[in-house]
Amino acid sequence: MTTRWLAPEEQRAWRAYLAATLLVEDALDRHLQQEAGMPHLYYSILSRLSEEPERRLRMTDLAERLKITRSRLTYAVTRLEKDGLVLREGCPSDRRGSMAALTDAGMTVVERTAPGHVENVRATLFDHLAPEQVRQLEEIFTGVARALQSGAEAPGAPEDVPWRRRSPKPSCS
Amino acid sequence: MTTRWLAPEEQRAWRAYLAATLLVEDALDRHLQQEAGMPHLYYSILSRLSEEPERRLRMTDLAERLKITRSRLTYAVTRLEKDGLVLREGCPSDRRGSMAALTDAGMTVVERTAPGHVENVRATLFDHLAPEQVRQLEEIFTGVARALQSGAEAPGAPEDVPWRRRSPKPSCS
DNA sequence: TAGGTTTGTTTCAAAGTTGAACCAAGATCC
DNA sequence: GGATCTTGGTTCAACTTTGAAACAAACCTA
Repeated sequence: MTTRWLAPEEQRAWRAYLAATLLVEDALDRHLQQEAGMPHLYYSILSRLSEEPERRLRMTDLAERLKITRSRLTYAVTRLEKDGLVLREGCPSDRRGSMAALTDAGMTVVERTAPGHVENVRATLFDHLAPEQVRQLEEIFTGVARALQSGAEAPGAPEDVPWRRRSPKPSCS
Repeated sequence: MTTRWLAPEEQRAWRAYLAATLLVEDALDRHLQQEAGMPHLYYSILSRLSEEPERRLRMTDLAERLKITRSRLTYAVTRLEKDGLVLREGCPSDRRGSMAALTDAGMTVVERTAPGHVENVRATLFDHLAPEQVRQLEEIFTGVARALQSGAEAPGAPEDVPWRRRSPKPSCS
C-alpha cells in the first residue's frame, strides 16, 4: 500500500500540535518546580488524591487515571512519600494491593499550590482560546483519549472512513 | 484576587487534553522505539534535518524548531552521532557554532521509518478527527504555540478579555 | 585593544522514565 | 489441595531529561 502522507493542513496541524504540547508541558513543569518543587506529574498525583473522598487510591487506579505506567507511579510515589506528602498503606481487601494516601502535609501543598497552578493553566492555555475553542478542544481530545485507552488505535474499518486523505508530501516529524 | 477556578467545561477540556497528549506521546514513542530503536524526539531530529536543503542545521536553530532545550538536543545528537545517523560539523561563519548534519545512514533510517510513522500518526490522532476538527486543532495550537514562544504568556490586558470565567470548583490536576 | 558582556554549545550531577524481570497474592481448573 | 494462570506492585539497569555551571568565541565600548 502506498503511503498516505499527511495533507498540508494535516501537516500544519501536526506541527502545531507538537510544538504547543511541548511548550505547554514545559511551562507547567517550570511553574510547579518553582512553586512546589516538583514536576507537573507529581503535582497531578497529589491533586488527584485530594479529590478522592478518602484522599486515597489504589496504585493501579491512580496510574490508570493519570495514564502513566505503574512503574513510573511507583517511582513518583516513593519520592512523594519521602517528602511526607503521601503515605503508602496496604489494601485491606486485597493483600497484594497498596494504597497511596495524601497526608495532611500533602493536602497543604495542594491547597497552597492550586490557585497559582490554575492561574498558570489559564495563562498557558485557556487565555489563548475562545470559548468555542474550549468546546472543540474537549471534543477532540475526549475522542482521542477514549480511542487510545481501550487498546484499539483506529475506529471502525479504516477503509470505510470517507474523509481520509491520500495526498502527496512526505515527512511529518 | 480570588482564584478563578476552571469552569466545568474547562476542567473537562483540560483533563481530556492531559490524558490525550500523554497517550499520543506514548503511542508515538512506543512505535518508533520498535521501528527505529529511538524515542519520538530523536526521530523528529532526523526528520527535521532531512527536510533541510543541505540536510544540516545549527544546533540552536534545531533546538528552536523542536522547542527543546539546547542541553537536551546536545545529549540526543551525541547519541545519534554515536549511532552514525548524524554528524557534527563546525560552523564556518561562526566558530562557536556547531552544525548537525544527517548522514546517509541517517537519511536511510528516515526513509525506511517515515511511512510507518505517518501511518501511526494517523492511527493515533487523525483517524479520530473529522476534517473540521483538523482545522480547529491547527487553529488552536498555532495560537497557543505562537503565544508561548515569544516569552509573554497571556494576551493583551487579561482584565479586558470578556469571555473569562469566574466560577467555583477547585482543583485541576 | 583590553576589559566586559552576550551568545553558542557542552558538561556534569541529580532526578525522572522505561521496560523487562521478579515476587507475591488472588483466581482457576482439575 | 496443588499446579497454573493472572493481577498488583516493586526492582533494577539502561537511558533520558533537567538546570546550573563552565567554556570559548564574538561582540561591544571606551
